[in-house]
Amino acid sequence: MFFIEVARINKYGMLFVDLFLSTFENRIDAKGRLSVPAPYRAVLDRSRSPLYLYKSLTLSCLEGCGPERITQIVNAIEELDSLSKEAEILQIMLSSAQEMRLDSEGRMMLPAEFVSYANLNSFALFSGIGRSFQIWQPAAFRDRETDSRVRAKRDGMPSLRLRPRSNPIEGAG
Amino acid sequence: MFFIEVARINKYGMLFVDLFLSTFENRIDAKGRLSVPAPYRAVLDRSRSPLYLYKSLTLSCLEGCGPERITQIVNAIEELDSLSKEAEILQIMLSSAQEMRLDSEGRMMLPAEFVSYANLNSFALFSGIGRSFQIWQPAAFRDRETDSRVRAKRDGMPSLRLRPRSNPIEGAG
DNA sequence: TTGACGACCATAAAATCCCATGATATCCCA
DNA sequence: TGGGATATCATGGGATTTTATGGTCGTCAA
Repeated sequence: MFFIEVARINKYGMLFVDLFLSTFENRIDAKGRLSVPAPYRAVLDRSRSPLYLYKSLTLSCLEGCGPERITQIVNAIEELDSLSKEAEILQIMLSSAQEMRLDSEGRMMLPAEFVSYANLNSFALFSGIGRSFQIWQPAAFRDRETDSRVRAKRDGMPSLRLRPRSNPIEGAG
Repeated sequence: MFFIEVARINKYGMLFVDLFLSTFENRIDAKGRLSVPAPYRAVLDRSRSPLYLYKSLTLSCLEGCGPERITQIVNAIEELDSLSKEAEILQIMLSSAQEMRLDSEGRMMLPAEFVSYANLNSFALFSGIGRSFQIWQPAAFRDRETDSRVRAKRDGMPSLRLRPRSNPIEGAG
């Protein structure tokens, strides 16, 4: 049993949590640049981490994370049979992943491949889901949100377990 | 069990992960020259390592890596019975490996043997998979990617196991 | 002499840097 | 507590650098 640190004490002695939360909708400009929301940049800056983006394996969106998740995938591949289909899927994830370089204003260049994969046009919606975040076409995100809320009302809440069981994969689609 | 360092701190105090990621499609020119993607060159340059290419044992592609992986294979052979089938297979790998020299623009000359093995014609696709990368005929890679994504949607994600040592800051140099 | 190869030089497109601006949020002090 | 000063943020655009790619020329060997 082990834990990952997600909280720290800031200069005012206040505890804060280094997680990606909330949603932000930003414009993709004519040059293909997109501002990373300042709160997300702050999370990455505090751990002096670069930002990685990759195409979600199962959803029409992009996933953003720090280096921990990337090294986690690399390590997982090395522990698997290198010819297995599982390893192949993880390799496909890595081959879409890239370290994003931010300009001095905190913007990244979205490659055409990412734009088309997530069906982005002039706006992108950031959705924080804890240790990672997703980037959606705004309309697609809202449809999904509506759908999820309807489902929750109809079927009830999923049970929340406070400790992960054996398989702590969260949002790594 | 052993580990290879993949993270370091750059001159700006930023954590840096020296991995081959993303995909790049470059043209093979009339003289058989092929640009190695700048980010891959950067990974090799930071460790002042030459680039090695060899024919994949099981796939119709080439594999690229730095010297550590070659050394790993050599060590693995020495730990095996030198007459075993496993040792023979690894020796076959080594005998196709070759240190690539890059010109001042970062291009390498692809030997005809490599071109024909990977069915390359006028374009080559680099696919980063962490500590190494592959070079594919673009269409072959895309088929494989589509197949993997379909499989991931149908069968679900492989489970990612977290390692106690997953924080890449420790021991970074 | 021809063909392969390395060392250079040239260039267009793309990525990145740098400065500017308006809007909003935050701070600070009366 | 109100309101002006200041800082932050998302966004825009021009200038500069990097990158992939094409070509030339000379050398060496078959």
